[in-house]
Amino acid sequence: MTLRLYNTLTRRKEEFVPLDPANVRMYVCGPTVYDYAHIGNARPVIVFDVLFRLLRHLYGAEHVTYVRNITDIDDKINARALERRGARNVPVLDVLRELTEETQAQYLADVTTLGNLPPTHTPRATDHVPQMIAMIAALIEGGHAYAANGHVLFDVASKSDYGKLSRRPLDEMIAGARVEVAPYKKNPMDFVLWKPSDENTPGWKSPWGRGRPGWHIECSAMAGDYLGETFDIHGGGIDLLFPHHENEIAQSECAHDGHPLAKVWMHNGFLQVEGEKMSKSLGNFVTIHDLLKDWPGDVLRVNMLKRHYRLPMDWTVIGMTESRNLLFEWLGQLTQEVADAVRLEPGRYVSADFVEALADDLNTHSALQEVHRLRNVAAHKPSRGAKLTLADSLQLIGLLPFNVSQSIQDLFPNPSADNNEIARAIEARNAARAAKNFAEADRIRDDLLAQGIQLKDSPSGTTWEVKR
RNA sequence: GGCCACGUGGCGGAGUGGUGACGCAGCGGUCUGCAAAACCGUUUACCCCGGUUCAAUUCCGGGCGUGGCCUCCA
Repeated sequence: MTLRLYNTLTRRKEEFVPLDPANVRMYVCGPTVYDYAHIGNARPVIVFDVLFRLLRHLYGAEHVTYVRNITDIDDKINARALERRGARNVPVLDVLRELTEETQAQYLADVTTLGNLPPTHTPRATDHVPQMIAMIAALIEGGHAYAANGHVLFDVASKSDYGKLSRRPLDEMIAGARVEVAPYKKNPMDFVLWKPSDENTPGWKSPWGRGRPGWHIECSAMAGDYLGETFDIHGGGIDLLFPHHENEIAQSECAHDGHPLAKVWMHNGFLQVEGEKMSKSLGNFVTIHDLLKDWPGDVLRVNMLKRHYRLPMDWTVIGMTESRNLLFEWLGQLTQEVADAVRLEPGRYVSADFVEALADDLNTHSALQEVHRLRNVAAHKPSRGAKLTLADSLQLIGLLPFNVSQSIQDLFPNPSADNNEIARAIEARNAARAAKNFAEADRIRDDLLAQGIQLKDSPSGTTWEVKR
């Protein structure tokens, strides 16, 4: 089994060879915590969680380190905190703390409901300011950064291969820039490493005065802290390609004697909602939190994995409905006994074709097709082995429920009638059928259907399920 | 304006220089008092215009469309 991953750095699918098979290391850019996470935020979380699980499967669970940070220093946070305080007479920094803690807790709850494993480390920017300051100092020392006007800026001209990830020629970017360039910059593309803070803005003591880090440095500092100078995989949304990831590379490599930051750079595609760009002004801004009121988390997960991670994806209600029906088909073949058996020995029964599909640049679409094939095998030639294979494959992508029947029930709205009531109605209907009183029998059936109960007759008796 | 990605049937989506993957939905059939479920079968496609070729959805060029990035949006 060889794992192949598309590397944005080379624009090619490459065979993945870990730097150290005993410790495969991955960093993914996490959220900036100022508001509920939306479904666009959910995509990289789910995609890289599947990669995390695959790496654990291939190299052993204890041989993979996954870091996903929390960015809790940011000007959007500052702005939101001021807004949130309003006219209240409380320190804005207290409000800000409250905001980031709340948002972070909500985020972690949301992504857990989506079936994602906790990363090995979830570092917060506020806990790593000394590391950032040290890195900035090293950059100045090495001639890659300069202090100007209370700010510290990265000197883009000091790195000859700046732009190698996004493959943007510097001069063209400058020509097309839409934003006014701060006068103290040596070069228009120079970016902020450190900037001064006033009393209403979080700030830390530094050699350059009380201030706060710029946007990109927190990822460089935390990645270096937990994963070392060079690690295996760096992931995030395609929108972060430039400038965020480009600048991470510039900072880290210059601070680390030119050692590369990550071997493989992976980027997930953008997400649209019902064919339109998701935006607050269009009113189609879908948060994970809201979505989970209407759909179980694993339906959203299936929906996300149906699409290859690099392609743009359109999120639609119809797509969600399809995903729910698929999941219903798959889970319907499982028993609790099988699910429990698989959980005891993860990876033992998984389908080789399924793993093969995932190993081909995380082709989850193709992997789910294999799941569907396994479902058909389990349905047509039921055997414990077939069920085990299906269950273990689902487990590998985080779709194996702890409580099978509960998860199946949760896929559809709960019926208003209780089980005894339904059993009595079925009895009455069958009595009517026996008496050839079909009008009465059909009335009872329609009545139940109106409550969301769909009857199914078979030679061995009448069963029911929640209407799909 | 610059750079980049994507464009396949009702929907989701593989894939290939020449026999129309597959899934969902639909349709037909078996079964059923009638339905549902189950099972069997099945219709519809490759954005447009050129070029290369015996042959292009597949290669090349040019359009068009959608989306992304271009200093803090995953």
